[in-house]
Amino acid sequence: MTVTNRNRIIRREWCDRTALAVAPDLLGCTLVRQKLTGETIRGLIVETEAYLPDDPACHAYRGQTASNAHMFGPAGLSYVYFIYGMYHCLNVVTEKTGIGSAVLIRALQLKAVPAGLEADDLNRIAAGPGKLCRTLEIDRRLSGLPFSPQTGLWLEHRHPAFSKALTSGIHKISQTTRIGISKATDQPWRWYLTNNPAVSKP
DNA sequence: CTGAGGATCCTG
DNA sequence: AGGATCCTCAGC
Repeated sequence: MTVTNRNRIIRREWCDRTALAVAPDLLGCTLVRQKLTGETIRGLIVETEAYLPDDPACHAYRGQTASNAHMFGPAGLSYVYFIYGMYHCLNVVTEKTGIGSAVLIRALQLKAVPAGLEADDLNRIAAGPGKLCRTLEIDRRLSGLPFSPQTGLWLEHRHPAFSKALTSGIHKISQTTRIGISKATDQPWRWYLTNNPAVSKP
């Protein structure tokens, strides 16, 4: 790995903030998955949602259990859960140990189709939290681990060119209510890159 | 012990 | 609008 890449890696302290701040800040950052084969898949984060401690839609809302325990871990851990008997979803744990909050990564934009996969539309193979975990081979074995090259799953900061495009208005961020929940449906805690074709739903 | 519900996705 | 598919937890 090059020096420039090492310096891009997001550290645990960066995640030690409210999920309401981390979620929009993760847009334009890169999620990287390195499999045991050495194959590396990188995806631009284009859609996120925040889940807070006092939030009825948050898995941590009713307190800590065996299945949601990783959400109460320190900032910068992964929290992966299994849903609808079929899909996994990936979160970035935020805030200090004991506080159950996280950011759900909802969609990635890939630059290439990973080896062994087929895709009619590159922009749709990671357009949704379940799809991105399937594409990157993320399951519960990766839950509770720090985002780090050592675990084969890490985050990298925005490239300067992306940040510049945001400040100059070439890229924009949209904010809406969250998807797929039945409680706290009026909270506008979903963010995505406006007009990005890899977002799960406009 | 039971069953409803779930931070999804695909098909019709 | 409905089904796949299964884990978790609240309620009895």
